[in-house]
Amino acid sequence: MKDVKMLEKNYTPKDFEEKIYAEWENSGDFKPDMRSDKDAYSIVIPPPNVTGVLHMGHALDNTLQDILVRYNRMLGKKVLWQVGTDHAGIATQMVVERNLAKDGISRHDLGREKFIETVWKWKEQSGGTICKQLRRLGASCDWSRERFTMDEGLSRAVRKIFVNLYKDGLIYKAKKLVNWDSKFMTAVSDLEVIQKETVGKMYYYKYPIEGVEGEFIHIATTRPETMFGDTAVAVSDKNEKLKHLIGKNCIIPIINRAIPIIADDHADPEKGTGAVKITPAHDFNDFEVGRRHDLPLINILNEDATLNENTPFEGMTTLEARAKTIEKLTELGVMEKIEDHPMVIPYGDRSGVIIEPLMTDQWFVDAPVLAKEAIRAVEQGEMEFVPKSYEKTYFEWMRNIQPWCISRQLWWGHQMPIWYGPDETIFCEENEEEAQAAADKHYGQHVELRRETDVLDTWFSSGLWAFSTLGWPDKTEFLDTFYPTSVLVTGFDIIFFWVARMMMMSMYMMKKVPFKKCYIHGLVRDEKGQKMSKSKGNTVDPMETIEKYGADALRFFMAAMETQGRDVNMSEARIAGYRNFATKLWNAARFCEMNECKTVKEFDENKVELAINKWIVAKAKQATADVTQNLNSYRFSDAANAVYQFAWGSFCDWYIELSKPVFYGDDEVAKVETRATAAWVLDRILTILHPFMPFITTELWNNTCENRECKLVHTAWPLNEDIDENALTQIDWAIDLISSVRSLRAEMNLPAGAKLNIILKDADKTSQANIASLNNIICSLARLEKIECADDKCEVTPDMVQHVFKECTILLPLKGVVDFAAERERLNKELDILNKNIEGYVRKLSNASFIERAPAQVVAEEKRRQAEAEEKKAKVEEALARIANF
RNA sequence: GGGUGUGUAGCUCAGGUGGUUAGAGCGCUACGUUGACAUCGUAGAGGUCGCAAGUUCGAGUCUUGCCACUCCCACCA
Repeated sequence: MKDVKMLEKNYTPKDFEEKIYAEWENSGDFKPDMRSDKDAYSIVIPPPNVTGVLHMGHALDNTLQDILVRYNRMLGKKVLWQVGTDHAGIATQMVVERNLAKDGISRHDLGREKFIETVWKWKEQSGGTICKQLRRLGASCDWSRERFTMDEGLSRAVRKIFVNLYKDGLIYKAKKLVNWDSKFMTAVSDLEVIQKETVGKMYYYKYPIEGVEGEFIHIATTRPETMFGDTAVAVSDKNEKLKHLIGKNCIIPIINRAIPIIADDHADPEKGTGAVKITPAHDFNDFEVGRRHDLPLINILNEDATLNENTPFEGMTTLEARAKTIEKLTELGVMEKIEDHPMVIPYGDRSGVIIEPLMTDQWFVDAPVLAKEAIRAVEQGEMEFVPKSYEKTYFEWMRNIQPWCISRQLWWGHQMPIWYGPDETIFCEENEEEAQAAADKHYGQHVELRRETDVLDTWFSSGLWAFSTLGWPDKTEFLDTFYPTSVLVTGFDIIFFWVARMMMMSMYMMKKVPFKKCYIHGLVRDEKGQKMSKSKGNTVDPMETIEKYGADALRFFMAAMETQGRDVNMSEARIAGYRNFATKLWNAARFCEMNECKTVKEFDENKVELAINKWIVAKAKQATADVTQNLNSYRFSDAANAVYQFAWGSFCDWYIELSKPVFYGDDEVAKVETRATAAWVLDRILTILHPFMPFITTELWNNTCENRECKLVHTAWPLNEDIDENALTQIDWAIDLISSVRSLRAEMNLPAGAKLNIILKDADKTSQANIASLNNIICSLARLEKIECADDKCEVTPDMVQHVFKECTILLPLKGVVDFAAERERLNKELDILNKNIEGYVRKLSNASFIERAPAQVVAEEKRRQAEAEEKKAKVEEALARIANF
């Protein structure tokens, strides 16, 4: 341990936070002690995007994890916080492509191999940012075990589980309608599509009926340009007006192709015109209709969402083609009307472009099958959500889950372990050698294989995170010790993306839940409760907040605001408030330092004699038990508030004040005990506050005692202490009495320096004893000259103010305290001024033109002032009456 | 359309199983520089707990209905 230095006058977190973190990391304080036989506790971090920067959501998420991790470490458990980053397929590829675009290079110019090299280079360069920022926040992860979803071990896990799933028939290839992102030219999963409300247009036009001159079927659509892909028009057979057309053909204008009019209930007679054009290759509903009626599929789009050779408008974008189509329809005289139409349009969550349903070959995970075990595990309590209500969301989604499209036509990601033979036979093996061997065996001769170029959805590898980071598929000590992990802490927006997938993957591969609990927190919003977004410009950078207020203040804010799953609204004032709390603690430590309160090793807090010391010890134990209980039940705000209340309310506001008469008195024995107690309490505060504010607590821990036996990070968390309830009552009573006297003084408007003599009437034996033993303290804190007890025979003279206090009465003689003549004069003067003011208000408010012309606010303000003045006047008159006779 | 939350002080929010006087932070008012701290201290003002009915000895808390808002999922030719 290093030398103790005098504490600086001012609390400046910047000066020590980074230095302290470096010390922790360098001395391996965050590594689990694998030789220990204690319980294991583990958390895997939700891996941030490798190219990302820390935002407030991360700050919240990681603060909560760090609190749990530090708390459990202090409980003596063998603790692992597994850290790492995600390769974030689309997001990362996008960033790198954007960078290349600055130099006018596209990824196609480079080619796949070169491009991936560039991404790796970019990762080396910028990948460390978010990890540095996590350190700055104080996250006590084991950095020596940092992983990346694309590193060799994790890639091996991906290949292994893929092959298993494939061979179990749970991964399959299919030609299906999928969400197509035309910017990245890849399929995306349902979850990556966001529906946005927009005002679009509804186009009404008509298709001529084949062979019947002058008869038409009327169509309504929001996407006229898809008509070139129509292969039918559907009408409900319950539609009396239109059902006579069923079985006939109609002609698609412009291209003059005949298509059948079919009967299908998908066409709701109440909606639109009652007739629906069916475009099976470009609409999910139409696809189903097409399947029911065995309709042909006509694809009209290229991969970049321009129209293809199956249309007259090849090469145009959908919007261009739409305009052109309408123009032609109008020329042909079949266009009827165009109306505004509110509708929802699907956009890619990353690309921001409109998502087109497109027929393509893709790979799917049979999620409905995998979901079964994942649902069962939660139903049977093997994994529990906190708060519990989130399991409803989970069940709802899992029970309606669709096959998960896992193939992406990107370059950055895990390339699928799939090889094709010359006749397109699929070989799925963990590596090329095995695939080759399998193929050679299959064909009976050596053949050339072609590898699938698609990569996997990023969430596929994230889904393995809980066990792949611990060494799976190898059998490792860490896997044995730390799997299943203790708790997963994440936001509700990630339940589907990640929590659900982890559950499915773990139940399938490990036959165990990936985590025993899942703590779900809300979103961090701005001061007004609005979602933070770069486009709105209302984001707050946690690094700037840390720079300004310190990481401890930000962390404490996050903990104090975290109430079981509700959103957190940013509040700079509140963060400042918690910085002030840190300052307060700093100054309390300085007070201890000045009064030579040093940690005494052989000190036994259960053997203190002084009432105030017994009291604060009991309070400290109570606060500790409170924090413990709340942390055990993930009630972060309650836990944070319990430390806050104790440190500020009990220790700073009362105990330090109560100790002053001792320190400034001359009872040396009392001084010795109080010094040791104060030091013990300060240590206790540092201990229970450490998970929340690790930096200031460590700095104080290191500088308030020479030769600490243990680092604060590993100091034992006190459990199951006996609380001396009796020790609480006496001082609590004195505190109430002191507060009462202070209120009385303020109410009576007595001079600040006035020394009072107080009589306590009808005091019982306990109160009398309290007055006797705590006389010194009470007089000092309530600023009394003297306090004494009297029985019911005590005479109450007219100059005495009476105030009920519990079962007794406080008598406060004013004679000799207040110069009544001077006070009367002062009050009369005040009354004069108030009267004049009120007169003014009355005059103004009875002035008709003022009422009429002045803004309502001004009038209201004037009325408020009048009411205020009158209220004050009443008080002054009351005070005058009270002293009238003296 | 299906589901889920929320409505408590001027603002932002706490109030696990119904129980004295409903709390916190910030803001506000008055006073205060007293030997850790003005990034502070002391005292204070401010609430018919969304509305209505019900259960109960007792409801912010439980039940029902209504009003307002949030979020998620699906769909809208």
